[in-house]
Amino acid sequence: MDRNMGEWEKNSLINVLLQGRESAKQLQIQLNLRTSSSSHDQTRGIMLVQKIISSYEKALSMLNFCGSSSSTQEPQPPAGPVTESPTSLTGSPLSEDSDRDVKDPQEDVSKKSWRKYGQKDILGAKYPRGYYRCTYRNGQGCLATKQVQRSDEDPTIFEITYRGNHTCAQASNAILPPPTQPETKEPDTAAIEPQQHNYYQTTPQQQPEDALLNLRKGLKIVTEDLDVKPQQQSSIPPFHFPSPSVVIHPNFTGNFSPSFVSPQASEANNYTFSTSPPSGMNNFQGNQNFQSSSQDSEVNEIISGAAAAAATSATNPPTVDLDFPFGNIEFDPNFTFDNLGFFSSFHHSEKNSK
DNA sequence: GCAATTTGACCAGT
DNA sequence: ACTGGTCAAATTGC
Repeated sequence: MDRNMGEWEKNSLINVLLQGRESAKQLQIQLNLRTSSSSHDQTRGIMLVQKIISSYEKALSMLNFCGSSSSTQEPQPPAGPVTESPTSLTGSPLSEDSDRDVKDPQEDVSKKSWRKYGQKDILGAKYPRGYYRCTYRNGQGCLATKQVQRSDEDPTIFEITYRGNHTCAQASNAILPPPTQPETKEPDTAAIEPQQHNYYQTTPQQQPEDALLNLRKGLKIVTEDLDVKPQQQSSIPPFHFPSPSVVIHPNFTGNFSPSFVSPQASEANNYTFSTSPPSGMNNFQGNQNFQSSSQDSEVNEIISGAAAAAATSATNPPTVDLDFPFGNIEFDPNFTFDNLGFFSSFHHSEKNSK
């Protein structure tokens, strides 16, 4: 990751991780102080916090960050987008504006790339589903959309489903190669409907096993089960990066290329890794150019992720970006990275109508 | 004033 | 008829 990762991105990511780790440590201290009620739950909580801290440590080590205990270390700017929490666990305000002062212009692009256009109560779901589309849909015909659904089982988890690819110039600058569908389309429903039914499907055998193995290093198994179609299920358990993390679900059938997957598999939907400067989170273990550069409209994707966020907001999806090749996972400005529930999960499934 | 969000209505698929 | 997805007017925030 870091080999091809910009120094700025790396620092940003490290800062984010440091903040998370620091907050986890503070929570650990809080839990330890409550010795009067050493209940089972508390003990379990301490263990979980320890695991979370361990995950941060692993993530930092993966970034070759060998800094000593950060208990006294203040995160250094530039801060990444996920540090835009208004307050930290300690209550110290983290100025959103101050962070933005040092942000790369492309970050602004990514942060503004999603516009909410609807919200719907979903049958059987406790929380409404939010519908977002690319801000540049009208002007540039970018058909990328995403849905954000809060998990019933774990309200701290948001399932994010991405549909379509960013074809806008902004996304191209930050994420994608030159758009393949530069023509401007009317912002009508028909323009986007076909994508919703032209999924590309890969078999579990086509999954980037090597990538999974690599990613599993230092990863935690999560058990949340996303809403996936039966044929997309696989026996591979989901897992995610050390928090803050990305969870790859077993039905992640996207192709990581070039380093994550075999050339044969990568041909399927022509994914490459790339980075978006502000986040760096899409640089899965140093892989770059993770881009969804579908050359034809028949190749589409559904990428859903569950991004854990603070349990404060009941229905609002997160809005702080974690750029992914196919879109952004965003976290609410109210979300504090200090919340230990920060685990993002990531699910990618594709179908092909052909 | 402009852009983003909210929210009820509308539409298509089942 | 029901549901999910989208539209678009109204509202909100900067």
